[in-house]
Amino acid sequence: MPIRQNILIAVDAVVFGYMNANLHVLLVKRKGSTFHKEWALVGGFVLDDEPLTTAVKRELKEETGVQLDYLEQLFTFGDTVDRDPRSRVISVAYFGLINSSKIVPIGDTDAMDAKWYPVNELPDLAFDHSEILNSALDRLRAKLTYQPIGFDLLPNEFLFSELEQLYVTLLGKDIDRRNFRKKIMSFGFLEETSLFKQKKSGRPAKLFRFNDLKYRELESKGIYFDL
Amino acid sequence: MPIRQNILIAVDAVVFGYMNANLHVLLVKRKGSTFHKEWALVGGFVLDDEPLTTAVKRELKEETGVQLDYLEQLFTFGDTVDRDPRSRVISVAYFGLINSSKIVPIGDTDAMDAKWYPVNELPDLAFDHSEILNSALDRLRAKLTYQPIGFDLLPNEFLFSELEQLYVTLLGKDIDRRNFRKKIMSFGFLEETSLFKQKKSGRPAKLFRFNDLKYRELESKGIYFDL
DNA sequence: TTACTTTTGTGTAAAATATACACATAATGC
DNA sequence: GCATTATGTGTATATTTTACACAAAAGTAA
Repeated sequence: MPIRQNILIAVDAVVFGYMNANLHVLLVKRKGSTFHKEWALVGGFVLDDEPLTTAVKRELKEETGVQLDYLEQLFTFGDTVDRDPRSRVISVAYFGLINSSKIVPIGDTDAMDAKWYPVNELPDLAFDHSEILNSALDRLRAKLTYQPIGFDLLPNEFLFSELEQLYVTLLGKDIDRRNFRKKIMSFGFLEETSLFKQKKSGRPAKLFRFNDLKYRELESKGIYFDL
Repeated sequence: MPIRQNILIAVDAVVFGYMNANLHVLLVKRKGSTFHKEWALVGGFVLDDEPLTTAVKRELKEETGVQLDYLEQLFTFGDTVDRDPRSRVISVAYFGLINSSKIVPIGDTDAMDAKWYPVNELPDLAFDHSEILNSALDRLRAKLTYQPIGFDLLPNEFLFSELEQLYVTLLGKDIDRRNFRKKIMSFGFLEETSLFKQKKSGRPAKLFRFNDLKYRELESKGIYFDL
């Protein structure tokens, strides 16, 4: 029984970056005929012989040149039969993070129609991309409390105050500096470097590093991150 | 730019039922040419104009007659380009639960090639269905502790000892009866009925009911289930 | 060089939550 | 009525979470 289907399969990525103490999303300006010149998530159609994650990375490279530090599958959108006006498209959405020190700010120029948008100043998006983006935001916020995923948004070495600020910004609730530090340090996957960093004024602060190996070791022992 | 793709899209469902104090999965014996007569998850190809969840429910009805009490999207499998020997197939996997009182035990007969298998006595499965099943098991176990999903596996009215047994079986760790009861009751979504149920011997026990409305009310107030 | 501002770094007491634990009650079967 | 089986319940202890304030190290401006 040979099957004929008239459904296309695409991938879309919600890529988050953290800069200027604010969460940003990577968007591209569409060039195709549908939703021409509207902002959209990075994505495109999957090639016949291409694994899904490869497709995501390829589109990301082609459209923006960005390389991810974290990537996970989010959800497959396709219940709304006409999300794409051309024909039925099912989109496997991914959710990615990029290390703050790797972010090269890109703007909306003729050459490169890609831009980092602060999540609180988003433009209207093509297709059902707003819905996808919101799912990704929910997922990010939820994961922050039970997976040490926030470190993928920071540079390799960071201040405790930066980590704290990130949590405050993304979760929108206050943090007690002493309790937060105690809690985070108690897990044992943060290591103190011998480096210091100074702001314009104030006491210089130690830089810390997230030790991924150590984290996985703890995880395998059944010790789980939980804020 | 018209796109040509040679990828098929299917849905597969891992359906769990709880009977004889054991977790079971619904499997069907394949009739098609590939993996003929092997056991597989319920599933099939998505119709062009059909939402994904509709496809799952349709296949489930067609192949087994079973109706679900809980359904959620699990994961989309498609990175392994040749999971299906015929052509590339991307499968959106779902994870479903069925209320214990609705389970009609079905066996492997000529008429109905479907069967409830205890999860600890599973046969080899077609395609990559073992992998899918394991993901679903992981998800079920994880969710049990932060969503009151276990109630969807029990009959509408159940004994506390049955709920306790379910958690013991699925999570594989001991429970202190007194503390467990205190904890569960403290959430306030379980209601005591005036009904009793007796086993062969021993003191008769009260039947309880899960109040879904109450649960959602609590959830909306920011009170979350957590064991 | 002094005093003012900014940011980091740290401990302890009180409150809330989780854990450990044992015996009386209500039924059945012999 | 006695043995067996399963339900139902409270309290004390340990652990975890929360609340909270002041000294240290730098820069800046008078």
